[in-house]
Order: sequence, then structure tokens, then C-alpha cells
Amino acid sequence: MFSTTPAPTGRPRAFDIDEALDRAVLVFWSKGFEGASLDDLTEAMGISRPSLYRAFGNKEDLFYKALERYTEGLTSYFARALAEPTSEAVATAVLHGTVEAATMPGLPTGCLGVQGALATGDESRQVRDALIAWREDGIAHLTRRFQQAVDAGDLPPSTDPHLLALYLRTVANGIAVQAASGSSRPELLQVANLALGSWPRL
Amino acid sequence: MFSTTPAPTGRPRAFDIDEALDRAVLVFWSKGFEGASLDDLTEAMGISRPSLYRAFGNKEDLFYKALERYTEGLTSYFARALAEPTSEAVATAVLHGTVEAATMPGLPTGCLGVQGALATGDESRQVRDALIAWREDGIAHLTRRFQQAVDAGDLPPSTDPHLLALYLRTVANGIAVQAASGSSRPELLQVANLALGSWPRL
DNA sequence: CCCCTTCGGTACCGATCGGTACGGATGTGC
DNA sequence: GCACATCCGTACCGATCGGTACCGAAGGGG
Repeated sequence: MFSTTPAPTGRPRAFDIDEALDRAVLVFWSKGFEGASLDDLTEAMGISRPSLYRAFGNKEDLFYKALERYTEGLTSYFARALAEPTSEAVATAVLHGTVEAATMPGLPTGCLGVQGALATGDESRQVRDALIAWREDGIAHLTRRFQQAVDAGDLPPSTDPHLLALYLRTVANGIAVQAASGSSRPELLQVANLALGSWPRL
Repeated sequence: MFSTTPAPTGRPRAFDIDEALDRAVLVFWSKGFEGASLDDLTEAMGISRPSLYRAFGNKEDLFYKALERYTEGLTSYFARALAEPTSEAVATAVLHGTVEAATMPGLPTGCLGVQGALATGDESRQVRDALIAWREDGIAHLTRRFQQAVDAGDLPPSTDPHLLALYLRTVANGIAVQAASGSSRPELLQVANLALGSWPRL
């Protein structure tokens, strides 16, 4: 027996909720949480304002759901990068993936997790803090991965895994800012490779 | 004979315009251009709304003047760094100065030139572009400085000065983002030193 | 077939946004 | 001391903000 989706009573939704969420991601990504107005969002999502509120709660909840979808979709390279066999391969995959995701043709430049809400007014402080937590989560994953590498002898025993993780995210954040400023993919790939030049080797 | 300031006719201004500008810098720095409301600004500056408009034009002009004052004040380390004798000393001074300025106790964390307006709504696009130009100006200065270093034999002849400049600003931007996320000064100094480890040497 | 639930959109809410009209106050130049 | 220029702040402007009340439409369960 399958446990199907719970009985969908009432009038069915006339739009694809995931597709609408994808559109919202693009708006938040290019304009930031505060810069994205409900008119911007509803127009891009192709739905009315009350539909948005019924489906997603409010603007803040919509942002969180958009961030979640962004994480599982456009930044899924990150999870794959963690599975690389060596720490250097992890670092390379993270930075190359960052460059590619931040300079994807047809999509906004930069990274939603950085420019979504870096500095905000008081009302949006929770959103800003959520993005801080999002970035810290990435650091935590990298730290654990590099600790593994140290334990496995893939990195010198004296290595500080947290420092390496922080370094990697710092460069990734910088790449995101530069991408949002118009730097090209080839330029940023060179920058990424330069940053990887200081990776500790046995 | 001194050419004194032109005859100040009319009722004299009752507040120090530079001090008010310093307060505005702090507001824009911590909340960003869009997140800083006129009420935030006037309250922090200790002046009324019409006084602000008489003295500074409008919110956008005020931001540009605040950015200028920020550049000449809190980021003056950058101009000094360019005068360092070697390219590596320049790079070190830039990154260390970035870390210090971005984690100054009692001041907002991060960098006004990054978080002032990274992603904005349509109305603030000019401000965003102005900050892009601000960051590109830094890259241009660094590029010229590193070209000098190549010409002077301080860097290998095969070095790409623009790539080094872009790399440096990328790391600096990343440091600014991490500082705004709460990373500590000692942590970020280690990150900066790690980034300097890949600096090309003769 | 009717009830119930959820969806749809129009039209509205109070609050806040950036910006200004205006009248009183305070200085300099004649 | 009088005209003039600039400053001061109160009180206001239209526009836009995020959010919602309302009612007709569209489906499932009895």
C-alpha cells in the first residue's frame, strides 16, 4: 500500500507551486529580500496576492521556502562536492561550483545566500540572521568534512579544519560578490584556481 | 591672504555637517541603502528631515556623500596600502586592513561598499551600480599597482596584474561578508594570511 | 444534489515610505 | 534697523509597502 498524498479536498490550485517558487527564487536572488516587493513577486510568479499568501504564508515564509528550494536545486553542487574523495577535490568542486552557479547565463548573478539579505532594516533582521545561519551551516559541513580528511591522513595533522572551511566560504562569498558586480565566469575561475593554490598539501 | 570660505550669509547651520555624515555612514553601513529609512537616518543624525534635505539633497545623494566620507576615512588604509614597497606588502596591507576595518569594535561589521547595496529593487539600481563602480575602482588601483610591480621586477613577468587585483578584492569582499556574519577578527586574520599564501613570489 | 473546503481575484486596510510647503527663527550686509 | 538669505521644525503630501476581507468559482464526500 502506498500512502498517497492526503485527500485534496476543495478547489484545486490552478498553478504549479514549485514553478511559482522557482520564479520567487529569481526575484529574491536579483533584488534581495527587502528589494523584492509583493508586486514584483506576484507578477513574476503569475499569481495574485491572496494566492501567494494562501500558498506560502507571508513574504518572509516565502523567502525561507525559496531559500530551501535554491539550496536543494541551484546549489546542490555543494552537497556533491562534500562527497569528493580528497579535501583538495572538495575545495575545488566547491569553488568551481560557486563560480558556475554565480555566473549562470539566464539567471541572476551572485548567490541568493549572500545578497538575499546581507544588511537590512530592523524589520528584516530575522531574514538576515537566517542567511547568516545558512552560510554558517555550509561552514559546519565543510569543517566536518575536513576533519574527516585530517583523520584519514588526507590533510596534515596540524591542519585546522575550521580555518580551512572558513577560508573556503570566504573565497566563495567573495566570488559571489564579484559575480554580482559583473565579473565574468572565466575571470572568476582563474580567481578560484589562484585561491586553491594555497591549499595545504601533504 | 587666505581665501576663506565664501561669505556664509543667512542663518548658520546648527549642526556639524561632517558629524551628521558620520552618523549617516553608520546607518547605511549597518542597514544598507534600502534598509535605512529616513527616520533611521534623521534620528541617528540628530536633525530633522528638511534639514537633511537642505544639507544633503536627498537620500541617494546622502548615500553617495556618506560613501565618499567612508572611503576617505575608515577605508583610508587602502590608499596607504598601495604605497607599500612590494606587491606582497600591498596585498598584506589590503587584507589586514580589510579585516581590521570590517571588525572594528563599536562600529558595524563588514564593509559599506559591499553591504550598502548588493542586491536592490529597481528604484535603487543606481546606488547598486555606484557601489559596483566603487569596488571596480579598487580593482583598477590594484591592477595599476601590480603592473608597476611587474615592470619593476617585483613580480614575475608572466603575472597577470588584473587577476591578482581581482583575487585580492574577491578575498576582501569575502572577508567583509564573513565579518558581517559575525566572524571574529582573529579568525579572519588567519583567513587573510591563508589567502596570502598563494601570492606569487619570484 | 447539497455541503464543505479550498481556490480564485478585486478591492481595500493601516502603516510606512521618500519628499516638501510653510511659517517662524537667526544670522550677515547695507 | 531693515532687507535678505538660509536655517529650523511641524505638519503634511501622494505613493507604495505588506497584508487581508470578501465573495464567487470549483472541486470532493455524503
